[in-house]
Amino acid sequence: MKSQSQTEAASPVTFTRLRRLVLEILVQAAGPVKAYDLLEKLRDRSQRLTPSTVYRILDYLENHGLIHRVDALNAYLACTGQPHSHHPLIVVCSGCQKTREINDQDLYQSIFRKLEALGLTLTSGSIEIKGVCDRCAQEA
Amino acid sequence: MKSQSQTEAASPVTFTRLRRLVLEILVQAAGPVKAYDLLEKLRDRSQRLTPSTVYRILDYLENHGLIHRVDALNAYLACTGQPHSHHPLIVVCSGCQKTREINDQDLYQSIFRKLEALGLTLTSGSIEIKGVCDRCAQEA
DNA sequence: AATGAAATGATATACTATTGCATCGCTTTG
DNA sequence: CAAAGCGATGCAATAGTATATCATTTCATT
Repeated sequence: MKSQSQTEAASPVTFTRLRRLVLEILVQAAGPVKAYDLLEKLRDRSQRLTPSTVYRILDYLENHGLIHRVDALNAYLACTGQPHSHHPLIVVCSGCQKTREINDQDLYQSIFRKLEALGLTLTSGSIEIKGVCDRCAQEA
Repeated sequence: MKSQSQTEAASPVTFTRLRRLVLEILVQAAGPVKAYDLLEKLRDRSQRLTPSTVYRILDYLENHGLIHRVDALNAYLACTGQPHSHHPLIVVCSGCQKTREINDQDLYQSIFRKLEALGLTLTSGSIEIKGVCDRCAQEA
């Protein structure tokens, strides 16, 4: 597996007041947060914020391996692992939308190898699993 | 955006002119198509179409296991496997956006079991893998 | 033909994200 | 210090994605 860094020579992270703030909010949320919710929260502390600023910051943090975008929810999630050192599985319940980041390199490897066997070599990236959890399945 | 559960006792598929048309377009495209692109194509043949109709049809087809939504692209993809009989892996290249549906029940099972071992039991659902393919990796 | 349910039409609106350009603030360098 | 350069942010507009609501049509069944 030739995976490791997705942004060559991982540029150093430059924090600013806003970036730090965004990351803090995401870490404290301990779950996915939507961009416009973030925007509202930020406005409590920092007026004059617009969507583009928020999205720029989210992109930056994602590119530097500090957060993930959860496509299934259009939301953003602080990483639990080390920056750039992981290939996470993000598991999302379609019912309650609870989300969990799984850092299991064995599992990642086994997926990676199977895909290689099928003629697909993915370098870097994340894996998102959408499903219905036990609890939500029972309620249905 | 609330994708429905696939747990409802698979109701029989009722085709209409439009549903058939949408499915045909997706099958012929042999790749992910965006809702509004679909809308345009449909308007060639069927005036008076609005987004809501298109989305309703897409939801219907997805709930009946005939298509998948590709979250990473906000796009829709005709299934290659049997309706409801598969748990696909959808592999998307972030570079060229080429998409491939992998139907490998062994692989699905191994992921499923690993997740169970971690205390997560997912019932139904799909798995989406985002990455960069060989070709795009080289160009970078 | 009457009826009831499902599908579609139509309009409006909500939600998500990007573009382009101006400005601010910091570092580098003359 | 001043000027230049550059990354970050402000700001306005707009693009792109999706849903809500209510009206109307379609169609199988009677």
